[in-house]
Amino acid sequence: LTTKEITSNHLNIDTDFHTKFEEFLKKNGLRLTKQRAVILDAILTSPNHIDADTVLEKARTADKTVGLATVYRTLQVLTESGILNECAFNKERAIFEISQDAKHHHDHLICEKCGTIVEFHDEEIELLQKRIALRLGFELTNHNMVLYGKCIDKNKCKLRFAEKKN
Amino acid sequence: LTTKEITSNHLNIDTDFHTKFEEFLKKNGLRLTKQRAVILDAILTSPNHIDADTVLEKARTADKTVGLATVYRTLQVLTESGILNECAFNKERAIFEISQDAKHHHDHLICEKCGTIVEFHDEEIELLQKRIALRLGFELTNHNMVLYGKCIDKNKCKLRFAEKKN
DNA sequence: TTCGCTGCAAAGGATTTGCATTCTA
DNA sequence: TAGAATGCAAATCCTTTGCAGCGAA
Repeated sequence: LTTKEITSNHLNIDTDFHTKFEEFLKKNGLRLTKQRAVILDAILTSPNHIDADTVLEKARTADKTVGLATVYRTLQVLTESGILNECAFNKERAIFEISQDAKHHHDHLICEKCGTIVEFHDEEIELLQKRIALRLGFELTNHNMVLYGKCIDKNKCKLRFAEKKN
Repeated sequence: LTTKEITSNHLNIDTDFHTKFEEFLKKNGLRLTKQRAVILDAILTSPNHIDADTVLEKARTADKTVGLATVYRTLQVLTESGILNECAFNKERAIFEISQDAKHHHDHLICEKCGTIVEFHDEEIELLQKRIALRLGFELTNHNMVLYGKCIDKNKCKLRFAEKKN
């Protein structure tokens, strides 16, 4: 068994992200503003798959004046700094997640009924992807894989669905 | 070796698609209009990964009056009929391809340098995906996988890049 | 003769941008 | 104090929709 479910647990590493962000800003001649700090906080204390509107809403609980444009601009800076990562599973709006470094790369599994997103890593499939690319004459640099399915445990699925509603 | 590169070869099966489309329309009380026929033709005689604007441009060489709204509406009907398939690798605009039936399901490999899109099918990875989902408590219904890489044969890559330009 | 379809233009929704003002360093 | 960042509103871009006229069955 090589599949490993990954659950994000940011709370104990918040400081690291703030430090990493500040270093990135300094290195690039950018400034640490109250809004940027508030937005990063909003993201770090939210579920790991989040869109601009949700970030705005949460950020505004700490600073009522934050604007949507600033959220979008900050999401961009955070992505450039390697702290965030834009997920490829929603065409309608951009979804971001805390970026794991290369060693913690993961893929996504989404339940079509309840919307639960599970992150996982599977070494066997990573190797297979590399091998397939080689066979076709390509050197693999990256990939994006999303599995869609249905929770087998119907009760758990219903519960998760109910949770989303509140 | 289970990986199989899939190259689309529509030309000899155009009639089948037209027939399939007509049957779908009839079955659903929809009408076969000149525009719908022209749009399907435009798609069948184009490279297999195409967006609405490209379809419009091509369709207009056969009928100057076709409108963009009709192209979008027809792309939707063609997708519902199972003839087209919306690809998930472009967030900016919708990309469509001729849909293979379940037996011909495939994934994509895209060269980051020249933009070449290779379609392939690999039974081993399909099985692995199913198994991973099960392990995590899900019944797999669908998936989307895109590999990104670089052509190992630099000359071929350059050539392909040049082709795109004209 | 029905309604489904069409083209056009207007509307939508997410994201970006211009600009005068504010604020970090 | 310089110039980066902000909020707001306007602008973009792709896609969808409303509507009056058109045309397939």
